Amino acid sequence: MFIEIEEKWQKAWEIAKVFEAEKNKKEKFFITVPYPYLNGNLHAGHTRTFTIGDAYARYMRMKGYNVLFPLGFHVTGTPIIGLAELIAKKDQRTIGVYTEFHNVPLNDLLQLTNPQKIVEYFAREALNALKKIGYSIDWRRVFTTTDEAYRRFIEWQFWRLKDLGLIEKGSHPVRYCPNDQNPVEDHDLLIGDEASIVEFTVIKFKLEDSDLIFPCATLRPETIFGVTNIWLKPVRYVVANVEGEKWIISKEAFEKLEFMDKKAKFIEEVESSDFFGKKVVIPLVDRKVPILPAEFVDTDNATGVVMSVPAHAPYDYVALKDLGVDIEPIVIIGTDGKGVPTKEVVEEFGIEDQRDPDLEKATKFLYKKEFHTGIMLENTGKFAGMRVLEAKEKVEKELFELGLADIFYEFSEKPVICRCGTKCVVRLVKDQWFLRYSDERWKRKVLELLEKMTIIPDYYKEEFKNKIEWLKDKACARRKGLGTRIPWDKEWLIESLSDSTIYMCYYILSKYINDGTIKPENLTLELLDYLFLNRGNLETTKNSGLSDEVIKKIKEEFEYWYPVDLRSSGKDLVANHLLFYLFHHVALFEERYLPRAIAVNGYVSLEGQKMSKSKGPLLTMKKALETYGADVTRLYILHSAEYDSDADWRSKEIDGLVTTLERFFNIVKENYLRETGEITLLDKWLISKFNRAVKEVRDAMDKLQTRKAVNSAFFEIMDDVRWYLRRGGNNLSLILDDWIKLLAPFIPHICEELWHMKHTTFVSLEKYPEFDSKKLDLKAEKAEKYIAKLLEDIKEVKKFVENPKTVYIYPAEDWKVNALKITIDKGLSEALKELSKMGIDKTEISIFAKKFKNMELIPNEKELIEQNIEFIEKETHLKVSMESEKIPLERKRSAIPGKPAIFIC
RNA sequence: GCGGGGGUUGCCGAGUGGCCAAAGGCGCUGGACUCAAGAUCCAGUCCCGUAGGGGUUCGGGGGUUCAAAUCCCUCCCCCCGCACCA
Repeated sequence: MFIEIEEKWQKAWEIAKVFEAEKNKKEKFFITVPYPYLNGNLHAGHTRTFTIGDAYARYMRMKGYNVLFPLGFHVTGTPIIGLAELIAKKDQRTIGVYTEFHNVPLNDLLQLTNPQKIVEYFAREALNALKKIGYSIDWRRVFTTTDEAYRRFIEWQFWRLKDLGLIEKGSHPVRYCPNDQNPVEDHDLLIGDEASIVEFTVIKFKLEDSDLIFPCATLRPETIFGVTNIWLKPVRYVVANVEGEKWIISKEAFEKLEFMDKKAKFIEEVESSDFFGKKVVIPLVDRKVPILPAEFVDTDNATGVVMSVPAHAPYDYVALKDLGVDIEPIVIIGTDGKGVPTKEVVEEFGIEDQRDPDLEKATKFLYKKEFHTGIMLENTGKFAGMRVLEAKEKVEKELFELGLADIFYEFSEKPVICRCGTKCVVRLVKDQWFLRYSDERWKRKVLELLEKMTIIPDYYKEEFKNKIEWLKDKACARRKGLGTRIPWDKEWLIESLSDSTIYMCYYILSKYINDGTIKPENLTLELLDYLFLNRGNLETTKNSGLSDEVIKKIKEEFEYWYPVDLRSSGKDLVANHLLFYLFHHVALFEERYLPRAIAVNGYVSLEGQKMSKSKGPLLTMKKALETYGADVTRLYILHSAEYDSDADWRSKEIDGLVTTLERFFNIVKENYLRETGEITLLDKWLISKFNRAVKEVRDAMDKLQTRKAVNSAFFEIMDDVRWYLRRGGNNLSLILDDWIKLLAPFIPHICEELWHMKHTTFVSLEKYPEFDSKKLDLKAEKAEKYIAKLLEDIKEVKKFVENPKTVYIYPAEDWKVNALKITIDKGLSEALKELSKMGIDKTEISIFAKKFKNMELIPNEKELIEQNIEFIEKETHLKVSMESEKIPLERKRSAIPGKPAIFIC
């Protein structure tokens, strides 16, 4: 394998500082990939995104650009803290996953009991892996998001966003564990990670002649017009003072209210049966309806008080039937059906009673149908004629305005159980800081930017557009985790997706921070304003304590490198990070600093299985490198799938690549230093084909299609080379300089090694091969194609001959060739006329007329065959003869230009 | 449900009106080489065929066209996102 070669060149690159990018006269290209989050080792997913980025960086460098390709590490947020806790607790599952899949030795792992150690460990591991795979990263700029200087940078950013009015306070619901006193994420859950938070509308029904309120929870407020009664479960309920109102709710609901930012005071417990038969008033409608008992009511769902709409809610319809009460359903929504919708549905689903599990299905079915196609009927007052999906919102809005409604959050699925075993609740987090992504002006600016940007693949532009429009305000503050505190409200930490939006400009600073030129305290708001926003001047930045020269230099470098020319990322970041990246840039920077292009690549699965950091399976970059080495891994991941589709890592396939690469290595090594002799037609063919490949590779790489690029640059040229050698080609080295260069972005170490057999420069800094149409040689290509086809035909015919010895080859007679020329110049009829004038046999003329479309002019066909007799004999194990006497007439007749007659006996 | 993507020969996948039974990779079969294995090289890998040929294919159905994997209509199926999680 190539491990030694790889280490050798990595060292050489480092010593020669070939990837340390500095401002110069050349045109710049700034490419970034998202910095990895270090709650584990880098894996095949990172390998893919980063390798694509690196191949492109190397490609652009060889195309003559001054390329900056930096990387840092992301560690802010909660997962690292969570991980530290789990390791400290010696959580078996975690230990299993990290030793088995992240390849962390058990002894090392058990040391990682606090976030700091985790960050240090995985940063070291990541750096190792990233260097071993040979990325052309400028490592002088590396940083970690908990660095003091980075925090300064983030604080500055948040101040400026706040100045712009883009950060404000609000509240929002989260899944919450009352025991841990913390919001819970998917992986914190034992059961229920599918559950989402649903917003119930609570409609306040007043008890007749009383101030007692029955808060009915519903997802269909528009059906209020069809209410015939309300339901309580025949159990004990709670009467509570809820913000000045007297509510009757289930016990469970009462407990939940506390988390929903409602001041609820317990008054007493009551039997719901005390109210059965009494009447409540439907708000807005002002109709009186009875309170009735129902077993199907789930007291653990929302308020535990339910309004009954028997015409549109199958549960209600069935419950009324079960109860035997004589209440007529009130139909208020019209669809294509005629009668009472619930009646039809219940019959269709064959539902017996309210315990029938199919009731749920029937409910969903009807809900969907009515929501999407339903129209409000005349008995719904001013909402009559409206579509249901519109009426729903309007009714809700009106109820709220009149103070007749409230909101109750509930899980869509239950139960939701935390890993600690506690049942989770929905909690409304108050006074949370939000980024106002819903701001219309902000969105419009982002959309304008998007229009101007290049998005690869292009259909993602549409996807981005939709996501931008759909984006809502985002809570950007957390109680727990690593990160930077909100500078004006130190209780809160800045959420980790919000602190990684414009850090690409920080790479300009980090070089100076790492070499000690800048200390964290130098990064004053005024300095950053000046550097990045063109606000102020050298005078206003005096408080940084930096010299004018340093500031000028940094400023110049920012002006040079920004904006980011390409951000290449996995598709998992489309709906979050990449959006925020655009939003924050647009909000803060002047137009000329805005991102130019985004590329999105697909996932990587392992042997058909989804990878998972927290559960496995997982293939770490380190493991891949140990097993296959850098170049094999790189070539494999670049070739395994085209950028936008998902890749599946299969060890069987990559195993085969090792030998293919060795073959390449050996072929080049054996031929590279050989003197070239006289140029033959075959050599011209090779050069011509190679040139076509160059064009294909460049075209593909310009669109970041690495699979296509590798296919052309490696596999297809390899096939041509094999044919060339098989044909006795002797001047392979004619293309080897260029072939090595062509492959350098993909397999840089091997290419560097081979290159140095002949040169002393770095191939990584050489000029990428150019397509040269003058090197195309159609004549040579035609000739090779002709020979290949002839060989194929002979082999085909040979199959049908018993004990074959000799192949007679008979190229088309001159008259056919001439006739074809005339046909091409003057048309068929002219040619046929000529032929009869010449006295050619009528049968022959008619054969010609039928077949001329399949004919092709090959210069000197006969000569070409004669030159290749030896080759054909070797390949077919037949004697080749050009004598025509032995060939039967009907065989001879089949000879056409470009396809000689063959006779084997 | 909404939005985005997709269904091609054993598998992964290229292919967007004729040059397509359809690139490339992988797998499998046979042969050459070898003491042998591996590697390498060659051939085959939808069906039929004692002459380089013919037939049937590109999720299902229908249509446009001299001509469709490729265009139109319709149906079926699969994947991803829908958030506060990096």
